[in-house]
Amino acid sequence: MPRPISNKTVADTLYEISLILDAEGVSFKPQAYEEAANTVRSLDEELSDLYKKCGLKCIDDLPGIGQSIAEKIEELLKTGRLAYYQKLKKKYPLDLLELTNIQNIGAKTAIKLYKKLGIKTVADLEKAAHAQKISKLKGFGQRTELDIIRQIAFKKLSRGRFLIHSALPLTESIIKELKSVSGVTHCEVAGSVRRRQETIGDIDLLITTSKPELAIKKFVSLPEIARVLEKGPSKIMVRYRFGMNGDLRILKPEEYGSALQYFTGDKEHNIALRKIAIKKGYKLSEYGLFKGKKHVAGKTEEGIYKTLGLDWIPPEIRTNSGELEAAAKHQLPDLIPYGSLKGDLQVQTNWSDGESSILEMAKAARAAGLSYIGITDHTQTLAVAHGLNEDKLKKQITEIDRVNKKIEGFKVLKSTECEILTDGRLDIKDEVLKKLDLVCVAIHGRTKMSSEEMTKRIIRALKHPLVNILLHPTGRIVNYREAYKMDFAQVLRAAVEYGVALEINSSYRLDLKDALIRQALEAGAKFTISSDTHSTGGFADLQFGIAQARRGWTTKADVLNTKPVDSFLKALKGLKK
DNA sequence: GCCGTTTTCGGCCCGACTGTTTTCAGTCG
Repeated sequence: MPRPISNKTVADTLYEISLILDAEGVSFKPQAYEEAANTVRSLDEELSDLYKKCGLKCIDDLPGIGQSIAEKIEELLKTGRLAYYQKLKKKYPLDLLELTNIQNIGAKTAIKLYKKLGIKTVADLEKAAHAQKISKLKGFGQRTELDIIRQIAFKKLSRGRFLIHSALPLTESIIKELKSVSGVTHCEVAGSVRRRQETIGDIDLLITTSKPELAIKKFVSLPEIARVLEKGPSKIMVRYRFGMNGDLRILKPEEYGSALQYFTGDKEHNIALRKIAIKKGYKLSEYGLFKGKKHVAGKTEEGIYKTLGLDWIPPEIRTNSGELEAAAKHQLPDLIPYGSLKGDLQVQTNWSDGESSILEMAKAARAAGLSYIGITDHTQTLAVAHGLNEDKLKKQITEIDRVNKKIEGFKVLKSTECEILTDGRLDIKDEVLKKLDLVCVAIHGRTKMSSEEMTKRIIRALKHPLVNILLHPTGRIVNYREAYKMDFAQVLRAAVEYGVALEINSSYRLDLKDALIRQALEAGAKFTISSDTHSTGGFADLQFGIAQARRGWTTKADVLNTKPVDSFLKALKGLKK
């Protein structure tokens, strides 16, 4: 017996119908469906119970629900589906409920954005807004685009946690301001920002200063701060404009290290570390490491770990999952340093859904400190992204040759984000793929297959002799979408066997996630870290991919694009043997 | 599509506001 359809499902369905009808310019029906949805939403009794009790008549008797809608509800309750609704959804396969939940986005706007830009979800919307695609549409402007970005940020706030992508730049600008205040000797962020977690709850700032009143005055007057929630002599709590909360703690210099350690966490790591301290006859707290009453360490984090017989542990891997044991044995991995990437292997241009030309992206990459990029425009199956067919890809190859002659000390590699079809074949012919410097593959469509089908699909693509990198391997999107159902261990074995590197995607996907990176590492996989940028500003995101790699215990040697272009290509091709 | 009866079809809220336009469309309340 399937679970009975909930009132919420019925109400959502009716409401979505009203949105679609409204967008289609139908008169009066939308209000009727909306009214019916509201009635259902506010019912105390479950419709399925009501229906069992007295059938269609009781539903028809509800205010705002007449014969037609009552019959639709009956169909839903009986079969779990509604043909009328599904017909509409086929025409408009976008998440209208989610999209119209954003301020100033109504059904008409949502459907217009779907028709023009293929936007189906808030994630798509955000991506398009950041890529400045919306302001280019007729009837939309820059204000609207910025407002969309702001509104989406607010939505994320309501979920409680923000992406590191927005939290870190905010944190860094505040630290910069505070460091410029007279008397400040240290200023650093602790907590999940320092550990570079995917999502951030609040921003914990620590400072030491000889003039606390000046630092406090500066802090509470920062434009980023919306409201001061609490203000004492050593701790200030605020709400930032983007909705995140944060603390500023003013510390004594001799406690700075122990406070930094304590507030950085994570909790499991701290508990385990305190147990080690107890075992060795110490007591560890945010105020220092004590032997009896004697303060033996606490000015620096290094001093605390060292006194306990441990190497200093990078914040990203403080999770109590083997790092303390490794630190005791002096066997911590030498994590890939920030800023150590020489190339970016996923870059979209205006040949598909990116916003800038190949040359503009190359110049921006060079300015960001890189010496090569791979151009990975989408391929033909991804029509919404204006994917390239064989002819266009060949033309792009010629264009890249031209760009390479124009730009010195930099290399643009010919590549592709080639779509993996449902059965695992690629949607570009081998004869064209062969002309590329490297071939990246990815999945965008038909993501909801069974685990068996998906595993088979990906492995078939990995087996293709020309394939070098699997992009965003699991399809997950932070805070938004789970990974596809698949047998990751099998995919991993195939990647290693067929010599395909796995991408660590630096965008809001952060795909692979840390645990899978570590699993892949143990299986002998190699990685590339890429930005997946669609605009010239996107190369800054690479730091988040590095953070992700670090949380997965990855070293420089594990990440192929830490190498200069020639040895990168050699190493990548070398995986095939 | 619902409602309310004037029992079988006509009425259903609409103006403020905003961003984009240059006279309007869409959202919100």
